[in-house]
Amino acid sequence: MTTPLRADAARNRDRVLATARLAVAAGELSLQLNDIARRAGMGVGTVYRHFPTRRALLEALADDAFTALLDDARAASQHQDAWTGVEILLRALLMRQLADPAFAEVISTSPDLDVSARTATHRDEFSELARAVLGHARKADVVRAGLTDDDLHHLVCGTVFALRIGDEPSERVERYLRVLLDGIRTAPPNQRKR
Amino acid sequence: MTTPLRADAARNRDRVLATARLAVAAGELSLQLNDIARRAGMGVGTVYRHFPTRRALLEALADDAFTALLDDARAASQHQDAWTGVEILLRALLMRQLADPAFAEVISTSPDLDVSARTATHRDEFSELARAVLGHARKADVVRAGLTDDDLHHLVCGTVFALRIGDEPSERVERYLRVLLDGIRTAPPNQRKR
DNA sequence: AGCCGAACCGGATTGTCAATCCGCTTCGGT
DNA sequence: ACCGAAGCGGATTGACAATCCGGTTCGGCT
Repeated sequence: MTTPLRADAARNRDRVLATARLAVAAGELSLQLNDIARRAGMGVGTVYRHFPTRRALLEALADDAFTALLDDARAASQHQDAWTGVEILLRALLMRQLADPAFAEVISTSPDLDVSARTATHRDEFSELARAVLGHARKADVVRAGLTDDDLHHLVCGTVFALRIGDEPSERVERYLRVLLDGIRTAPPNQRKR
Repeated sequence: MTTPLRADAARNRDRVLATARLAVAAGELSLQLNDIARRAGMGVGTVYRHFPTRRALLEALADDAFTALLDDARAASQHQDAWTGVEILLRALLMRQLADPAFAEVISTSPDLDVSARTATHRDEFSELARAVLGHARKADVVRAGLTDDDLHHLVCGTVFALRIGDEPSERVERYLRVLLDGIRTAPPNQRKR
């Protein structure tokens, strides 16, 4: 399906991605495509062909983080202790978003905005893994009844949002994560850790 | 300080607010001021004089909700049971945001964006009430140590965000609120309600 | 009643940015 | 070395925010 892309085209695509990554790292999540083009030293048209949309570029930027998350999720789903699995999963989902704002934007908006099939696939895969983790947790009765895998997803994204409001998430991260995890767990057996 | 505004000016200001309220109610939180002007049947200039910024208009729209929230917060701070106070406060903060998207946007962004002194004052007042509620809760040892009043604020805004992601918050509201409240509470005495 | 200046109005205009379109250039297979 | 497909670039269109200023209206005052 995907004809292998000409040499110069591939080079340009990479340049755009690199430039965009720089911009995001510098805190400019607005990602004005015209700007990116200028900084990457090429015409707007070129940028727009590779990434027809701000969203498309965002998804491309987020791809690595998404892949990494899937690894985390697989690990979580295979952990023998069900609750630990949940912890790993939610913590990973949170941390990956904090580490990569582009990824955060991609994963915390409704799926029907997806542009690339790749992102959609990733999303599905993650969903499936999350359901597995939650399944174990339910069997072990460590997660409060009535919560769906989507609920967990949403709640983590909410926590990310909460962390974004003030400044300097750093020290707040563990605190908020603890609140979320405790809130999700069923009437607990031992509730003093750290 | 505020010269009482000429009759026609007041009329126009109200027209803008009414139009904007309609727009928000119809789900257009983008609030394009040019658009509002057209729909309100006046020039853009007029709108811009009354509300120099999208943000200013938003704050004006949010004013009522904010006042109502302050009432709730006062009630919460005077409740004899400390934990109930917390519940009332957080629930109110959540519900008011769900009921009024403009208010949600105003209260869930960092204070240094405030345009009107009025909003800033409201914000301070709320902060103070929240501190009072949290103070009682701490004395009664019903809220997990290490959480500040700002933390609570952020976490509620995060929950609102979480509710916004999917569609139809309705049935999810209580579920998410429960998660938050349980997560905030100290190692609980009786944890089965509803 | 009618005057007058301050307050207010309107919309043409400027500036920013997303997104498209199409004539020209470059690539790479033959 | 040739040539058609693939890619490029930037002028252009369009949407919207925000400003500016000549004309209009208000309402206190005589």
